[in-house]
Parts: sequence; structure tokens; C-alpha cells
Amino acid sequence: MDYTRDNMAGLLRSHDINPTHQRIEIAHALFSRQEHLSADQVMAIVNTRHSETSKATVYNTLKLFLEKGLVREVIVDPSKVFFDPNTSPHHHLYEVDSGKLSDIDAEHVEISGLPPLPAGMVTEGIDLIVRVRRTS
Amino acid sequence: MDYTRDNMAGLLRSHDINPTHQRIEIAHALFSRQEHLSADQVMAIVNTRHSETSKATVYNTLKLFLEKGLVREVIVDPSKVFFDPNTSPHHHLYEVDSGKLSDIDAEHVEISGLPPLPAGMVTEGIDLIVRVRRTS
DNA sequence: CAGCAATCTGGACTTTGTCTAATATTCGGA
DNA sequence: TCCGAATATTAGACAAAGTCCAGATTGCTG
Ligand SMILES: [Mn+2]
Ligand SMILES: [Mn+2]
Ligand SMILES: [Zn+2]
Ligand SMILES: [Zn+2]
Repeated sequence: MDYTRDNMAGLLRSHDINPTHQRIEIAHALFSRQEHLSADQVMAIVNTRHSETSKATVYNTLKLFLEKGLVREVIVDPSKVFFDPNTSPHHHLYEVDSGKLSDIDAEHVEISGLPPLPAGMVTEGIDLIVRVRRTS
Repeated sequence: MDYTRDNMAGLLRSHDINPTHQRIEIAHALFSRQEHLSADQVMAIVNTRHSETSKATVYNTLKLFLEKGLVREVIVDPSKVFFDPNTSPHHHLYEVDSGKLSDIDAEHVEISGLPPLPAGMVTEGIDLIVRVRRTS
């Protein structure tokens, strides 16, 4: 399973997303790197060689990917959202100084003792963020 | 223990913060309510009767409170930071539709199986956010 | 009162993200 | 193939959160 642009088209179709040139480039940016990227970073990556995708399209596309469940949002930095191509349940380690964000496998992590939800509510997700700092 | 303005002065002093009129008002807004407030909401509360505190001072003061450990930051909404007068270890329940944020007592919650930290790193905090949605 | 440090302020500025109206592309049917 | 409708992209105006700065205020202390 390779993250070539051609495979991106199939991935998009399988998520009910019409594959366009711009969408393929944006998906390729995220999936080939398997990193957490901000909209700004996606924009920069996609437009390195020659400008080809507008800011509006980057934002529209990332929102679309989110709705279709192709990527996930990570809210950890007060100034920008990160988009995560890894949609399997997992947690995050955030280095507050450098802004580096990495995954923590959910496999062995267990969260217990949470109170019952208020009536009429469903859990949309549980975000666990470990904030770390370099020992100075 | 009452959150009167007079008591706010003592609270500020005990955190090594020079109590000024503006700082007392901002602390009073947060502590008398015991709610999670955004900078904007603090601004609105403090200036209800007559305008008396500038935007710059609200932001400066909240940042100062944060540095001094008087309040804590909650990053849960991509568009704004919430400030939390409750600094005891606890988690959060976030209603994604309404934006309502409430506390989950950490007392009975247990998180186990986290991998060891990378060398040279210390945990600054563990944020657990339960995102919920109304059943539609 | 005068001097000095700490604080506060309006307003310009930056960044992230949204919106809109016009244009371009895609695609199925005649 | 050609056409029209639906879909997608775009530049740039706009909005909201937050930062920054240089000048004014405040509250000491001598
Ligand atoms: Mn290209
Ligand atoms: Mn007042
Ligand atoms: Zn991740
Ligand atoms: Zn809280």
C-alpha cells in the first residue's frame, strides 16, 4: 500500500470524494508524510513547485476530508488546527516548546472511571493529550 | 471562603501578583463564576457597567495569571482559548454543538498504559477531553 | 512635590480562517 | 460530439483572536 497520487484517487473515491487535481495533491501531502499538518503547511507543501492551489481550496478541501472521515482534527495548539491522516483511535504527545506533535498508540492505553454522560448525549471522541516540556 | 473583590486582592498577592483594580476585576470575573471563560467573555463581563479595562490589559492579565499558576488554559475550541479558575487536576467535557464546557473530576478517572516519555522530557500536564454531541 | 517603575491604553498589526461572486471544470444525456 | 447543469476553484474582501508598541497613568518613595 503506497501513497502514490494514483492511489490517492482511489482513496478519495472510497470516501465518496470526487478526486480532483487539487484534492489529490492535498491528500498526497498528508498521507505520503503521515504527519500532523496545519492548513498553512499543507498550502506550502502543495504549492512548492508552482502555485496551483488557492487558500480557499486548501481550507475547503481539509474541511471536506474531515466531514468524510478521511482525516481527523487535532486541537492542541491555541493558534492553529492540525490535520491528522491517521484516523485510527490514538492519542497525542505534544512538545509545548517546539510544537512537535506525535502519536501515542491507543492499543495499551486505558481510560477508566469516567462518569456517565448526561442524558441525550453521545461521545464523539475522547482526546488525550500529553503535554511535555524539555527538562531545562 | 468567598470570592469578594477584597479576597481577590489577597489571592493575587499570594500568587505574587500585584493587585490592581483591573486585575482584581478580572480575577473576580473568573473566580466568582467558577466557569471557563474566553478572553472575550472576560472583557465583556468586566466592562458591563462602564468600560474600564482595555483589550490589551485583559490579554496581558490572563497571560500573567497563567504564568503565575492562578488559572489554567483549556484548548478545546479551535477558535478561542478558555481560561479556567479551577487549577486542581481535572478533565473536561465539551459539547461540540453548544460549545459548553464542564469539568470532570479527576478523582475517579484513571489513565493507564501510557508509554514512557522520551528522554529529557517532563510531563507538563495531561489533558483529557470528552467530546460529546446531542443525539439528533 | 518630583522621580521612577510598574501598569494600562488605543489602535495598528498579524494570523487563522470564512465568505462571496465570478470563473473554470466535469459529466451525463441528447 | 455538444450542451447545460452541477461541482469545484479562485482572488480577494472580510472577520475574529490575539500581539505589539509607544505614549499616558498610576502609585510609590524620597
Ligand atoms: Mn501539480
Ligand atoms: Mn469598577
Ligand atoms: Zn495523530
Ligand atoms: Zn475546568
